[in-house]
Amino acid sequence: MVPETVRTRRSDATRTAILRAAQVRFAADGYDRATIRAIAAEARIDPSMVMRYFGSKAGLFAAAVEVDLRLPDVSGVLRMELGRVLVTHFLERWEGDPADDALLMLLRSAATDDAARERMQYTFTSQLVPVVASVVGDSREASQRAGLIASQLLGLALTRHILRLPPVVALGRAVLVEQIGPTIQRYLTG
Amino acid sequence: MVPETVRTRRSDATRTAILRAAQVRFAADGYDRATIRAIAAEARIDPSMVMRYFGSKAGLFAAAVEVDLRLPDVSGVLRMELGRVLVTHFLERWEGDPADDALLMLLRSAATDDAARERMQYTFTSQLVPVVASVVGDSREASQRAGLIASQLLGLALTRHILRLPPVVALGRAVLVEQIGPTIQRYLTG
DNA sequence: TCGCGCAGTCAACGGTTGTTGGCCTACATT
DNA sequence: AATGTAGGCCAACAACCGTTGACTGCGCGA
Repeated sequence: MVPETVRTRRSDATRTAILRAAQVRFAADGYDRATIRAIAAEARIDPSMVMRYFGSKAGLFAAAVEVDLRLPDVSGVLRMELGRVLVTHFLERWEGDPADDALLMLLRSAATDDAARERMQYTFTSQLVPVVASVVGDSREASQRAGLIASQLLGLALTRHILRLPPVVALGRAVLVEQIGPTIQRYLTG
Repeated sequence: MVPETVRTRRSDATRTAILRAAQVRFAADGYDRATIRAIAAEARIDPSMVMRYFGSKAGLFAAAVEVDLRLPDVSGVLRMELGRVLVTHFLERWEGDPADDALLMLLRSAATDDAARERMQYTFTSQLVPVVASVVGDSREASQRAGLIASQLLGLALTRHILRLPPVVALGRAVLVEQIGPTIQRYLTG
């Protein structure tokens, strides 16, 4: 018989079902309020299955969080367009498939959970900083600029999708790109 | 005898002790993880006293959250200095007495708790929007500009004090004022 | 001096959580 | 057909949560 590593094991379906359910619940409720029972119910399996596959709630969270910002390749982008491109990119990410935006799930959880907070730091360092570094030369300067950029972009995610401040929610994407784009641009090349 | 409303009742000391302890625990742990038992322990009283004085955990939270941004009177401030003044003000608030920064306590809780989120909306509408409105004329425009300002200022609080992204933490106050001040300035008068 | 009310203590309740182990079923191999 | 094993379910555990109510002691007014 074909080795197991190649065959699609019967349990793989359940595994991905749990993972998908976990992403949905963690994103909607944050780490604390998303219970294993609720995740299992959403995946239509028994709570004990979660433990069998992922060991613990923390293990499940670690497996479910796979934040890939999918930052675009900026090498071909006009230097003066970078700010707008970045803002547009994040707005599209956040307003796409709700089960997809792992960043919001991480953000909600990181407010209280320490493991999520460290994961957030790692995502920032390993994904956003390099992109900024590819634009500015100096590495130390790049992380500083990336920090400022994160403060504005995460602040936008916070006020628009988590706190849902009415005026921020009401603003159209085009307006946001027009207003916040220049801010990012200045933090990047200023 | 002097009426009760004037006399300092013996229970007032306990009441304020609970309130202070609640602010500390809620700020450090957020609504969910801050347990009544932990708050009572910090105030060195029995958990049931919390219920006696504030009815429920939600009641305690509502009483403990008294967010006064203490926004400065901007009528005498030079128009072109407004951005820097606001950033300076918030940085000083957040880095003062840890038991004092109710905004961070609210921010941590609002990520998951719905009552805290609505309180955050109210704070924004009743305190930040009027200040912005006193600078720009139009009311609708004021709330939009206030939304943009909140996205940057709350994003700063988030990345610096909650997520604690290393580069953002490392930046000095003067640098932050110099970099973020102009952003606020443009959102305010742009 | 005698009650009466207030501040505070103590133990317990019911509910929910993460987690565990035993049991059953269905399928693949011999 | 017999059998071993992986996948799945059920019931229960211990811990912790918010919350309740009965009890104790103390100080003030009559």
